[in-house]
Amino acid sequence: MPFDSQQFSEDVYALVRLVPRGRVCTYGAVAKALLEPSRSRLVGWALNRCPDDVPAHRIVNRNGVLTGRQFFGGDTMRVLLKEEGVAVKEHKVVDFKNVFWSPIEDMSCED
DNA sequence: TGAGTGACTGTAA
DNA sequence: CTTACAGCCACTC
Repeated sequence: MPFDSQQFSEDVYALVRLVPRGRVCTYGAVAKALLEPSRSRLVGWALNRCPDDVPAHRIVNRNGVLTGRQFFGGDTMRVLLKEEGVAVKEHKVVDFKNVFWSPIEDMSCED
């Protein structure tokens, strides 16, 4: 079946909603969890148009940088993470490796 | 129709 | 962790 970017976006939203509070995830981890590791860019593209019920502020790039903060406006993204217990320095997650959450880990019993 | 753009990543050093 | 290079693909003009 052909690749459906619309469906891909829906899958991205569904998976991002699974990210636990106080944790963050990366575009690549999401893409990999959706079995599309090379389409990490589309994850960011999808989150740009995500509905309000998607915790997109929990998604950062591989360096732990809040690259999407400019789309939230002001320091909204940093504040949201802080409220969840994620320390952020300027525009980077503090001890990123420690707060990183892999969706694949949570899928161990899926399917 | 084609060049430019972007909330990116893996690998190597 | 950072920096540099190459690959990636939907969207815009």
